[in-house]
Amino acid sequence: MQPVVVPQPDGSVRVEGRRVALGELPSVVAAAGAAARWTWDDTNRWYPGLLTAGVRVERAHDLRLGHRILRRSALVSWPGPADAPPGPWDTLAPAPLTSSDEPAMLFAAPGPSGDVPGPDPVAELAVQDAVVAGSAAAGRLRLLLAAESAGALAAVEMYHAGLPWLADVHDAVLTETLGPRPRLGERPARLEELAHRIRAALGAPAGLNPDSPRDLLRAIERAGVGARTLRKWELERLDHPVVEPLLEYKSLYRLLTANGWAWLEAWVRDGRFRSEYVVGGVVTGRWASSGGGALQLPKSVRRAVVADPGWTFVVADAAQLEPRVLAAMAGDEVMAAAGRGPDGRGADMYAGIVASGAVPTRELAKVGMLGAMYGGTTGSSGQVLPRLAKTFPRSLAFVDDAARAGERGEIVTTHLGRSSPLPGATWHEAQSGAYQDDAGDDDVAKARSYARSWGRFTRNFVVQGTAAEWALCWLASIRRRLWALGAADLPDGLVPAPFAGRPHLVFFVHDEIVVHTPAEFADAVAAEVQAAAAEAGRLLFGDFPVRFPLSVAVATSYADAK
DNA sequence: ATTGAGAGCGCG
DNA sequence: AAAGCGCGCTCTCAAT
Repeated sequence: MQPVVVPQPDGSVRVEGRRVALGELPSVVAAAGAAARWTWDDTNRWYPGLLTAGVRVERAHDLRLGHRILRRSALVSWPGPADAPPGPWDTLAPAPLTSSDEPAMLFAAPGPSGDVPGPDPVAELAVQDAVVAGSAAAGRLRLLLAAESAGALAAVEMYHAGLPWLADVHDAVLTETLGPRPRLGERPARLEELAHRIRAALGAPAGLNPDSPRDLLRAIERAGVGARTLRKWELERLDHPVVEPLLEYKSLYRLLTANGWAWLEAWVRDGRFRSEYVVGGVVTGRWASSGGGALQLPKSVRRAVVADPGWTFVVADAAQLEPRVLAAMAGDEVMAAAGRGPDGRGADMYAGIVASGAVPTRELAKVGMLGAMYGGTTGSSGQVLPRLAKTFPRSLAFVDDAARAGERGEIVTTHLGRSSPLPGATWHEAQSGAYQDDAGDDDVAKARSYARSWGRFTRNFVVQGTAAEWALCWLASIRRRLWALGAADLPDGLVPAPFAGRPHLVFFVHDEIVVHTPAEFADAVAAEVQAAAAEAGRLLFGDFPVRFPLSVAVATSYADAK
């Protein structure tokens, strides 16, 4: 059963030929049961209201997300002229998630206004189904679209539940590191102290403001420190008394400005941090986030992420996800074997690479593989690449092929069918510039530099994008398995329906998840998260013998989970 | 006053 | 040990 939600001009919706008032939608959805695949223009538009009404959706087809994937995928042919102007499904922006308990606001996302008809979801679904069915890779694309839509459900659910956050613990972290909260416009004590030490070390006047990059750099030049920029890694290499207080100043200043008291007030309410996940917001298919910098939560403030009383966290991350994904998509049995390790469990792939004899140390295995996937050429990374290429020729050839395609300005595609964009006008101008009659050495060098840069992008795209697909399948499997575990009998708490008493996802960062769970379910949750990782591997790569081991921890604070 | 570019740093 | 991929955010500083 695949009901489609069709918005009507009067603000109601039409579902399977029946007019449904918005207020009735939750009960209609609930009555349809878990077998229904709810199809709509935008999960962000419909799902928050359903969750607020306590209704969970098991499966969905998000037409906006599906369209974005299919329109660009090299594995399909979209009907109509290739240069057709962008239609409504190409320009649809995700509806913003706004938390509101007002029933009138349940489905407040902006629909088509007045008598302007919105894009027709029924027709769009038919086009997407036909396009997928006509592809030689229909199975992979179906999996990708299902996973993307399941991700959209999970993203809204995580926003709905929120990440448990104790403001007083966060405040304690800030006070310990920065000093007590200062009055508006003043520097915290610890920063003020460091500012003094910086000025003293530079012989600079009391007026020198370390927050002004221009003034600071000028003072550093005058004092003969030897730094040409203020970057951390450049300063680290220098031997000068200003380095230590300056690096500490920068680190504390960063904490203050990015995750200080102002952040706490802006983003944490009623014991929860809510950030909007932007599904497919990164060109590779990774998620982005909007508001509060959820995907950049510094380790130092994770102490404030504390489970509710009677609850705990299960924190899991996939170990060396990207190199394992590369081995699988390249069909590299040798690297897959290194990933299984000598003991067959292979919790540390880099140790397995060392054991394979390719490189002498774990550190070299790591920087070497990162270099292979990012396109690094210099330093120790560049030095070990030939040895890795000798031991794992298939994997290295796979990323090299992707890089060369990018250098030629071609599209590359992930394992499930998400394709890269084409380079833009500037890129093409640079390339043609190298072929002009009057092209100079610098024109040629510029074209080459642009080409290489795009090659590094496409090289990484296939790996990062396929890793994101694995993570989506993992996430989809986890949310389904968690729901099946049922509910604990707990007193009413902060966890809202439909997740009251139930384990649920609260955080996701690329290859890591956090589940908030009644403490008694922790072991069961850990087992399901493991099973989900194995399932994701099978979904993407079938019987290919690649393992995706996790590190899993149970802890009441996120900071204790490492 | 507002906007945009660039620098820098947090995360994966 | 070093600067190769992808982001969001906040700051300064100059232009509008």
